[in-house]
This record gives sequence, C-alpha cells and structure tokens, in this order.
Amino acid sequence: MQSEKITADYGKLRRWYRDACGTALAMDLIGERWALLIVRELLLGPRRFGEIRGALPGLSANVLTQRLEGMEKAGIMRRRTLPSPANAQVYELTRWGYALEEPIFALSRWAAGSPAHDVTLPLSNTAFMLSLRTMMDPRVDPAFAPDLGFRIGGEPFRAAIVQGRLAIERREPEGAGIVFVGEPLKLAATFYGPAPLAESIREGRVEVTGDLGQAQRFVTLFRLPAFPAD
Amino acid sequence: MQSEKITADYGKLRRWYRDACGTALAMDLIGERWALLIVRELLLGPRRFGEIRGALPGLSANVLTQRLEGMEKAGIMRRRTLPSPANAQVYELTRWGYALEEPIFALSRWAAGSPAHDVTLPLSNTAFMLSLRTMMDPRVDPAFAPDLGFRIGGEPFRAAIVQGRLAIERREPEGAGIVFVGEPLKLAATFYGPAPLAESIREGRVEVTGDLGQAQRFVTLFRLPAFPAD
DNA sequence: CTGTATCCGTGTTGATACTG
DNA sequence: CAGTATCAACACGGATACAG
Repeated sequence: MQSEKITADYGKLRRWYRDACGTALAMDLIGERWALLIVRELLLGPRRFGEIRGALPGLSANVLTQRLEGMEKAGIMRRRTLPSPANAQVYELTRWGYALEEPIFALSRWAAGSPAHDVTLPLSNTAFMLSLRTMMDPRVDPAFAPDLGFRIGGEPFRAAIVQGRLAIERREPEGAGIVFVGEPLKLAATFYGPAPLAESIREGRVEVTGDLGQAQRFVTLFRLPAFPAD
Repeated sequence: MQSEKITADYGKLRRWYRDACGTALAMDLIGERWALLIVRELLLGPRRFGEIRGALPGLSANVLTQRLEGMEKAGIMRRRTLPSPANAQVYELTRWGYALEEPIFALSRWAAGSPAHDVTLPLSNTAFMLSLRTMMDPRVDPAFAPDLGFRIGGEPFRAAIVQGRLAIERREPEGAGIVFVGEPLKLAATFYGPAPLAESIREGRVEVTGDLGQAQRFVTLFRLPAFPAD
C-alpha cells in the first residue's frame, strides 16, 4: 500500500521513541528484532541475502527484506552489485555500520555473563569467529604472533593477532601456521571449555594442523566472563 | 538453580533467538522495547515506578510492569523496599545490571553519529546527566578537578572528574564550586552546541553559579561524535 | 537463486480505564 | 502512587505465490 511506503521513511509505520538520548536513537536504529544479528553477519565483510538467511534460522525472508531496507535508509549498510562476472548483489556495512562492532562486542561480553547463557544452542560460523575477537584476552604477549587459519562449518577464515586484537578475514587458510577445522559449537566447546586442546582433538571436537604447542597457547587466550555475584 | 529457571521459561515468555551468540542473548535479555531505556533510568541509582514512568513518556504502565518483572527474573534488577519510614518500593540494578553501562555508552556514542540524531526531542534529566559521562573527553587534564553541582529539571546531582571519567551522584548540589541549573534540552544545547557558555547564560538556557572560567573550561570537554563519511 | 508481495495466525505493544 | 485489566492496532513468523 502506498500509505505504508510513505510512512516507512520516518513516519508512523514504526514506533519511534522520539527521544534525544543516544540510547533511544540506537534502539530506534538497530533495536528491531533481528537487526543487530544481521549486522553481526556482515561484520566480517559483505554477504548475500541467502547467506544471511542461512546463518539466521527463524528469520523469514520478508522480515530480512524489511531490515535490509530500513538499515540501508538509516545509512548503516548499502546494497552493492559485485563486478562482472559475479554480478551478484551483496549487502555490506558502511563505515558507520562497521562502527557497530564496539557496541556489539560490549553487549556480547555483558550477556556472556548471564546465567541463562546456553552454549549448546546453534551458533553461526561468523558468530563463532567474532566471539574469538570479542573474548580474546587483550593482554596477550606481543611476541606471540601466530599465523592462524580456520575452517568453520566449511567456511574459510584467516586470522592474526594485531596489537592485542584478533584480525579476521574471510579467506582460505592455506599456508597458515596453525589451522583449526570443525563445527562452530564444537569449536566453542574447545575454546571456552575447561579441557585442554589435546582432549578436544582426541574426542573429535576439532582438527588441528600445525604446531600444537602454539595452538594450545592460542586457545588459552579465550575465556568467558563470569556472572558477577550480587 | 537459577539458570534452570531462566532456561525453563525460554519457550514461553516471548520470542527468543535460541542462539549461543552473546549478541543474540543480549537482545533476548534487553532487546525488548523500552528495556534498555528503563535500565538507563536506573543507572544513577534506584528509582520508583512513577519516576521511571515520568521519565519515559510513551511507556505505558503495563509494559513497564512486564519489563521490570522480566528483567528482575533475568537477574538484571531487583525490587527493594526502602527502610522505614520511607517504606517505598524502588527498583535497582544488580551489579550485573550496572555492567550494562558500558554497552549503553557504546551504543549512545555510536548512535550520536547518526544524521537522524535530533537534539530537539525530549530528554530526561537522567539521560542528560548520563550523556555527560558518555561524551566527556577522557583525555582531560588530571589537574582539572572541579567540584560540580547540577539541578536538571529540578532534580539535584553532584559530579566530579575521577580518573578521566565523570562520577555522578543523585545528591543536592549545595556547596559545589560550580552549579549548573536548567532544563535538560537547554543544557544539552549549552554543552553540545557551538556557542560559548556566556551566550547560553545570556540567552537564559542555563544558570551558572561559581567560577565562570572553570565552568567554561568544563563545558568545552563535551562534544558529539561526527557521522563518519563513507 | 534472489528477492518481493501477499495473506494469515499469533504474540506484543500501547491507550484507556480501573482497583487497592 | 503503584500497579492490573481490557482491548484494538500492530509486528512477527510461516507459507505461498510470483518475478528476474
């Protein structure tokens, strides 16, 4: 309907807080259901419609369309057509959209301390890789600079420690010094569980190639925050 | 066990993402409409039901009740009865709830860069005071330690710069070295606008008592982030 | 495959009225 | 003042149909 289209711009289709506070505006912009998870899926680079859908079971196509439209209008992301011969449409964050990484990480670290945190629930490949960047201890020895590869649920990633942070790219892990291969949930159990890496390998949660000592050292950089008693 | 109770409600109370990712859990916990703004109103200390309602026009009583119940069950806040003779019920954040300050500030700083940011919209007293903590330049000269008082929309606050951050309490400003008095929106124009403090005083946006030079210096510590070009 | 446009059942939200 | 009850409007998710 046309009246809906018109009001969709900034009018009454959605419920706005109409509050000058930044928190309220943030919730206006990315507080709708699924919005922040869609951003999360784009945080490691452009993705196609179907890739986003595949990573977010429960998100229906029409809602995804609405969110992509809304966030594009808000200046958070843009649609781009890949150059020939790919010719595919992809969605990518704007620079301002990428700046959502900090709020998302702050929220993740906070929520990971909840007693309701259930690590047996599904986890997307991107979500696992991002969790590494979120949860890595930044006080890592600067001399420890492993060359890392991952193949998570079949998707390739390449990573390195740069100034205490984990830099991640969606690229083939060929030639990396250490390569981790597995499914997101098993990998999460490996990185965030109490067992040593060797046990995870033995029980088939993860395959690791390369220097196992270095790999074990890398794994111990990750820990979930505890729920603060009160 | 508490975690069992929380996860037991998982399917019934509302729509959950059922995702192991921290971002998804965060949105499950505080992504419902109004939730984060209610937390914001509690960030400077316990408040009563009516105070929260008064600060959030548009929030209806039944939704406020639901949010308070939900966030209490989630371990984010608690109900407390003030000791006699006050005997009033107040809502206050748990320690974990107070830890939402960091995500809220990250979201605020991000959203303040939006071209849609409209500083003429309503602003609660608490929201203005928190915006000062959010937006203050942390690289302030450690030797600059003003003793600050505020009376925002009639509400008293006391503040000081402690290790580059603004510490704020809900207390009478009597005896403070510098006292700012005014309405939230006018104060925001004073702190975040381009005009010098003297002009804001002249045009009645704010009343200031105490050392005007120090007050001017304090005001220049605040600036809104710009929208990153892309 | 990549979306867009429907309808439909259901849960969430918001305004008003109401009770202790 | 501190909520509860009721009800209408809307958002969401699922299904389906359809277009490029």
